[in-house]
Amino acid sequence: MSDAESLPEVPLPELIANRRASREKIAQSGRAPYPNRFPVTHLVSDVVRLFSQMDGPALDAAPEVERTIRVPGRVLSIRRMGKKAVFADLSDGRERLQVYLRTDSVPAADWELFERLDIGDHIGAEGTVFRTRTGELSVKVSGLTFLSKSLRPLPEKWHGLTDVERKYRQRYVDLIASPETRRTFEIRSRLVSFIRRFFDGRGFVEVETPMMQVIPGGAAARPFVTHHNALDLDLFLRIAPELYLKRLIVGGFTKVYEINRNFRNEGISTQHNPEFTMLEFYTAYADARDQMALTEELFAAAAAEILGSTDLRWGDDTISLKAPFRRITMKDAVLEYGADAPGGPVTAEDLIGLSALRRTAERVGIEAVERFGDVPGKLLAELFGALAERNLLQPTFVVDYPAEISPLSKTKPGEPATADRFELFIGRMEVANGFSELNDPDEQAERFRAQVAERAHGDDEAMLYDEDYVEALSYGMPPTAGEGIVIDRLAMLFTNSPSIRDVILFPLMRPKYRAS
RNA sequence: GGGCCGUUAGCUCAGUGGUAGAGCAUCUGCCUUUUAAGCAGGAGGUCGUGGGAUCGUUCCCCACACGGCCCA
Repeated sequence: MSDAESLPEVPLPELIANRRASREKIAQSGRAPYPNRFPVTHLVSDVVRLFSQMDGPALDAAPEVERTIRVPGRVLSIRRMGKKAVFADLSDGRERLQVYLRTDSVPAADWELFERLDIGDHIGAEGTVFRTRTGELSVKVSGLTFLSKSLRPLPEKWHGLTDVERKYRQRYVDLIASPETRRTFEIRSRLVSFIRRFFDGRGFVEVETPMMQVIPGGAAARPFVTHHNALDLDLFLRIAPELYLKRLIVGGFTKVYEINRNFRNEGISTQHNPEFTMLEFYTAYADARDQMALTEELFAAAAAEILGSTDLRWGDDTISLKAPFRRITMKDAVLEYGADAPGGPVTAEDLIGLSALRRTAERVGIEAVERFGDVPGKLLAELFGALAERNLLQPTFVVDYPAEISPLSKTKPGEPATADRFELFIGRMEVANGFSELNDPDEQAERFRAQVAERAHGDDEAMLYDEDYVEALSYGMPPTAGEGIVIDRLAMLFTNSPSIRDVILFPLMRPKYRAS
């Protein structure tokens, strides 16, 4: 927004002018309006935690030194009781703490300062912890330090910020006004931190692989393009780290994981943000079943530690993360949930062969069936998406994916059409995808060639041939299983958030005013 | 990309084809343990933007912008 004409008029001039005037008066009184330092003994949450169990008499009886504190915070409300006493609520974003000033308990200069405070200002209070006659934990202030001015008014105290667009665009305002938002992101943070501890404790090594790739691989998705000037080289933001992580298995690591951003140039929805956070982990000498077991263990342990229960509230439903999770083949899922499909139940015969699959897809209402070409596996997966996916509320491993749509997965022994692959669905969302990794370089080359052919037939999500990856495999990769888990969707489940944007601090939005 | 819905005071929201409303915030008074503090008074609006129809539009019609939900 470099062009002033593209900027909106500065709004709310009067409210801002009042606050600028207040800041001016504070400065004139000899205080720094933006001081450098306020030695802190407790944050608001610390005070609440330390003293919540003590009633008024217990507090009064406690040694003065133990209940004398210096606590900073943002002023969220002010209640003036005449000219001689005032209450205010301080916030640290998580908790609130009431402070109480009397004209005879603070120096005159501090009293004058308090008279000029606006809601949203930061202050530091020194005083003693006590309880009011209504029992509210409070600080009787003996000294006051001004810490920073809020020149703009905060959202209304009771309803907070409800404008969804503004919550996303100005997350800082949302966080000031909504402790629930703060809690959501603290849970997300604890989840990521738990995952790291979980894998670290099991001998996994956390690694970082390229975010900018010459050949975007590891998933079926359209990439973002960027350009390296010095090399005059187009690069792609990664759609997955998969092929690099497996190169590390070739290189001798036996357990690796990476938690980082993927970028997919696709639409935006309640389940999709163009950049999202993926956990991928690879275990040598393991297969898909081992990864499923590890996933069950991870999810149940994370929920137990972070939420105190393996039961999650999910809208009007409850999801149980207690192991074992249900397992069902993709075909059986289509049959089970296609029982009341339009035009009658889907039968096993309806899923055998290209023409039967096409007829079935058409009759259940899938449009433009020809876009799946002559690939039966794509049709089966589409039927699964149309009929089954929305029903998978409780954790369910869907297994036996078509090999045709799993070009990086090993097939099951004796079943060349079936990948030894699973996806995990929870809350009607795809949360994880894993498989026994294809480690035969010749077969991988063959699969890549099939992908390239599909791309030539118009599938712009088909994978590209990655020569170096095939060469890596040709050095010999041990039997390995890998899996990706979408951290954002897991965070949605853990925080009962209906939209992925509720668990991404700054989700992508169309700019309101474009730079010109 | 399609369908439906939304955009009114700083915030949360009502509302009407005939000069725009509330609560909170703000401003001025009163009040020394209140807590969605209370009481009294005041100020604050390009009703998203641009066209059109109308004697007249915030309201009806069209387009656009941004957002939400659903579908693709």
